[in-house]
Amino acid sequence: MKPATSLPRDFYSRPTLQVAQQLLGTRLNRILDGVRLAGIIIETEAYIGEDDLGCHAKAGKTKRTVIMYGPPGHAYVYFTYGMHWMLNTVTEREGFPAAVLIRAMEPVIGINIITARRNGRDTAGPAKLTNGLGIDGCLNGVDLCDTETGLWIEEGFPVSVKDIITSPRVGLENVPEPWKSKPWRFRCSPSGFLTKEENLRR
DNA sequence: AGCACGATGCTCT
DNA sequence: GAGCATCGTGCTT
Repeated sequence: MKPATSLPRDFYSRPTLQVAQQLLGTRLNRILDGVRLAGIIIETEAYIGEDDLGCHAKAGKTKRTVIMYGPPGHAYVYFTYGMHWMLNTVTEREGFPAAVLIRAMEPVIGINIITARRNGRDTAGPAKLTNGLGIDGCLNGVDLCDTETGLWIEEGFPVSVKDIITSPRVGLENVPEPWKSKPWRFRCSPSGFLTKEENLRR
């Protein structure tokens, strides 16, 4: 097996909307109990700066948001609804709080383990994905550019711009306009990455 | 197939 | 004390 190569920090130190779209088709990797699990990222959302009232950073630098103010390429993992963990990648320059929420993936390595962790259910959903890969607060702040952390992202399948579906972010019911309707959610077809054979098998 | 609701605890006001 | 970048269940159509 060829050595794991994580996406470089330069990948993340760009405008968040660009990073959010380019993360589609990449492979999210996780070493859990010594076993490698991975999935292709198929949905993301951008959260950009203190002015974005849908972004946690609207409250400024707090204990929770401090990671978003740090260098790009790190994981911002937070807890919500009393039971769910969310995985984000920090973007842009250090000092500017922004991140991309990873919202859905298609399992490709360790599928049986991931599926078992999900009790047979899917991994299309931000909390479903972290549950399937065993991602929690212990990983908040880890460097995604370092494969030694057991959590990293590498190149996957190319996704052309025309295959990206753009829509408003979800779950922001009480966020004021224009932020509530910003088209900062990006999706691509889950089956587009798989071979014909793999598609037939499902 | 779609919608309403309860779970459950941390973060910020 | 209110609200939350959600999920699974159970009930209705």
